[in-house]
Amino acid sequence: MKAALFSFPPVNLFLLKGETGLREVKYLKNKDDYSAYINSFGPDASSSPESFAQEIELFKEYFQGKPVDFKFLSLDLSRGTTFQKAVWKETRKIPYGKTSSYRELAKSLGHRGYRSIGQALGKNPFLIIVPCHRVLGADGSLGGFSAGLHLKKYLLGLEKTVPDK
DNA sequence: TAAGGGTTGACAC
DNA sequence: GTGTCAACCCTTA
Repeated sequence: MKAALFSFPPVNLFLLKGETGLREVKYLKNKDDYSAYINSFGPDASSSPESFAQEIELFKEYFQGKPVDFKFLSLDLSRGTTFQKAVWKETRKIPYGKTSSYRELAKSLGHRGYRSIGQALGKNPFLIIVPCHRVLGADGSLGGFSAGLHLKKYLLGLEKTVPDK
């Protein structure tokens, strides 16, 4: 497995890639956490920024406020449950600059377990690529965000879709 | 098996 | 408008 750290202040992103595609995109509060985080994946994971040229290029544009489409990146969803994969897949369909709600997601999945949608999004290992920050509450409120609400706001700000509430 | 979670909608005030 | 509460259903311990 290959790992890399992408830093675009104030955001540090940890990227992890396996044989079949990206395995994780995670927000790191401190750059110093990077090596500790790689180590947590065992000896198989090594730092290899050069293998992420494509991803880093996309993130760079994204953080410059450009509408970037991450859809063609291949993701390794094997760590999620069937339900989580379905939620993540559905979330990926939300286009740049648009938002959806837990209810909308539930509807397209044929569910009424709104809370399990939120739970699945909370487990989302693909920050930004699976745009869980674009999922808001029914009344347009922010809802929650595993990496911190301030980051959710920041990302929505980049896309100019910050809700009023 | 029970508890809890990134919610929602209905109902009362 | 705001507060409370039950119902939703999946994951985790």
